Amino acid sequence: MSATAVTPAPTVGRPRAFDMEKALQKALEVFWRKGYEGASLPDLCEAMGINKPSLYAAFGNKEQLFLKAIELYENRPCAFFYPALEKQSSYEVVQHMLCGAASANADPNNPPGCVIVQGALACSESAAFVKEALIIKRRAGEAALCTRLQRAKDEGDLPADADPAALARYIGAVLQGMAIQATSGASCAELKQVAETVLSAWPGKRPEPC
Amino acid sequence: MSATAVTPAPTVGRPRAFDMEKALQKALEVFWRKGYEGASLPDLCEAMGINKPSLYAAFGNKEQLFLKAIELYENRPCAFFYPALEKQSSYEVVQHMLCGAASANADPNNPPGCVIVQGALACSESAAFVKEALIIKRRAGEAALCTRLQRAKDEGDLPADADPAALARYIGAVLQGMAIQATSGASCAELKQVAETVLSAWPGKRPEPC
DNA sequence: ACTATATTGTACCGAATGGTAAATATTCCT
DNA sequence: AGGAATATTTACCATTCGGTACAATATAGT
Repeated sequence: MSATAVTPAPTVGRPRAFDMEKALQKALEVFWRKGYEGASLPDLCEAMGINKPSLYAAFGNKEQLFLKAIELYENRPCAFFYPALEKQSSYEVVQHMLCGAASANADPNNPPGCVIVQGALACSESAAFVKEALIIKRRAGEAALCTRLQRAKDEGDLPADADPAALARYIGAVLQGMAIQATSGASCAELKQVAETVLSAWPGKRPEPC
Repeated sequence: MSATAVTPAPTVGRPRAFDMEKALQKALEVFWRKGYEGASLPDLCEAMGINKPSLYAAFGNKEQLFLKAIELYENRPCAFFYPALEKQSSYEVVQHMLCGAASANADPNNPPGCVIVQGALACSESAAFVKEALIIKRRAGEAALCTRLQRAKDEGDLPADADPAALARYIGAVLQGMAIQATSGASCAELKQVAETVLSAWPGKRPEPC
């Protein structure tokens, strides 16, 4: 479950000269900026500070390295998403997702946008598996939000005529659109304006200012 | 201005054996599906039904071919966008943009999504120029919408506290998000639900049902 | 010190990439 | 009929791609 122990650390043999987690973080940065296919092995190796054989010994191949990097992405820069589902009201759920996305997508310490959106959107056949993996991750997030909004509807937090699936798809589209906006140069403040526009029209109850 | 006469048809010499417009359309299809970098020259040549030297003689190089293909895209599959600006009310403007995008992004006769979004989102340095060109096109559309919404505000069609720039960015994000949804497999009907969700909360006046 | 095990650096592999030289073929104009 | 001009085909170019063989090196356990 933890993303740290990617390979069980061996007790014998020459010890690894680099930190796998830090190297993975550097690889994520390259994939994030250039996409799966745009990131070459020399690109990755240079950023990770290792050679190709070390990369392959530690992570398998480019595809597996990418999937590990995505796992790290979900646990770190994108860590706002799933916890947001546990907020009390649907308004707060959506608020945390949109504001979290605004911060994460336009964080100046990271590449702009979202690697799950832009990592393998349109690519050659050789990247089909990776592309599909990202589609599944996007759909999974949307499905989880849909489930949460259905609960909100059951609880009376959303109106009786609300369509949880349509709302989840709508929020998913806005989140993905914010990622595109970020790669086009939008600032965090500009993305938060988008978030605020969505929230101002949200059909769910506002949290009580106690 | 016209996208047809890409090269002035010469009066002497061996005549071209293929239809440049049709070939460009095929090239667009490949770029649309695979992105700028994911589309290889053999991919393009096979789809266009010509050889590499013919491609280079007619279109310059891969980059120029891509830019020509984008131009064709804006005049055909994406032809709904700028005309939508001329609708009478901001509501109708946005309605036509969103519904047009739903139809175009999920048209079963074309690849899913929008080539201006997914053509070169994250890529290597060698595609930096193309990536930037698409960013500029996205921004241009948003700026045009912003101008139109400012006019709507001036005309009282949008409330006095409306922020045209923020609304344009919001609609831009939704449009781009719909493109991502389409590449993830969303149907036209599903995208229209997203459009309807946006329209149901639009701050502008509804057109009068006369 | 010696062996077993694992990582490192170098140097290499075949395949695919974008792009082109040169010869051949087809047309118009005189 | 004969150039002049353009398009097509084949074959090639250097570079880069993802991936690996192999020998040298560094550790743990005995």
